[in-house]
Amino acid sequence: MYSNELIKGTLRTIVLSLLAGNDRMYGYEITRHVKEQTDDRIQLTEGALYPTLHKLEAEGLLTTEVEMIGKRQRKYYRLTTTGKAEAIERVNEFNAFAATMQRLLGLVSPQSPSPCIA
Amino acid sequence: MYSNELIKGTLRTIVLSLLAGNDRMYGYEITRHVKEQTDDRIQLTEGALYPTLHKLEAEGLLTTEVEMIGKRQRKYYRLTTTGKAEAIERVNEFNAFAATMQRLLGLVSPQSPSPCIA
DNA sequence: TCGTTATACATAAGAATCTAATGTATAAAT
DNA sequence: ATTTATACATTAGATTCTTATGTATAACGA
Repeated sequence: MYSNELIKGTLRTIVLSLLAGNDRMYGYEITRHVKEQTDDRIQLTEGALYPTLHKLEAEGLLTTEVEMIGKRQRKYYRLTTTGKAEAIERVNEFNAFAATMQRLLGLVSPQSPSPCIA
Repeated sequence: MYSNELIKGTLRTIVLSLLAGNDRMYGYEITRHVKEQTDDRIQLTEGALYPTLHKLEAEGLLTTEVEMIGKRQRKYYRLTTTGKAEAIERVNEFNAFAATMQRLLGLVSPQSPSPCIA
């Protein structure tokens, strides 16, 4: 598990990115997905996730569809057109940021052009 | 300039890393250094930097040496033994975190072992 | 069947951290 | 003479996260 400090500020990027790759997802699913994909190294808490989802919806980046699974409700989130553009921007920004940080921290030589795009 | 949100939580890592590579530095110097090395993409504000330096000192990771340059004081910071170990930890943690994020965001294939070490 | 774990939403108090503004002061440059 | 650069510092307010709590259904194992 990474220090919470480091993960701070990446939540929106993570959510937007996952929704860019999955058409629609619900909150609990997002937490499971991140936990699995990162081998438990990043674990989103509900207290952080739900307010973020609500905010992204309020900003017009997400829309919701509530469905009933038996007697339990499930709230799906989907990217709007604006949201899709924002997702691309955010992911690219993180990639550039990581490269800048790696240069600053001396993890890559200044010559390496774009070390993190496989 | 990257979104402030993204930079949040990396300040300690940046400070510790710079001091690991520079023996001693003063606050203003750190802001200039980061600005230059990142081509203005990361700009530390004094309101964030100084409290962080004070906190790192209080935690025993840094020691200070005040010197007078003419009539103006300059406060140098230096890593303690504990600070040096912490610096290494933090830098490694950021590197691992960036790799995890890049996998999660779909920026690298899961096969790529350590894509960011040149 | 009874307790625990998993699923699934949500909020809210308090902590931590950052922004933006302000304050003080010397030195250099135009 | 005025602006910009150097150099420290603090503070009010905003943002974001943690931790805890709350509600409820479903599944699973003992």
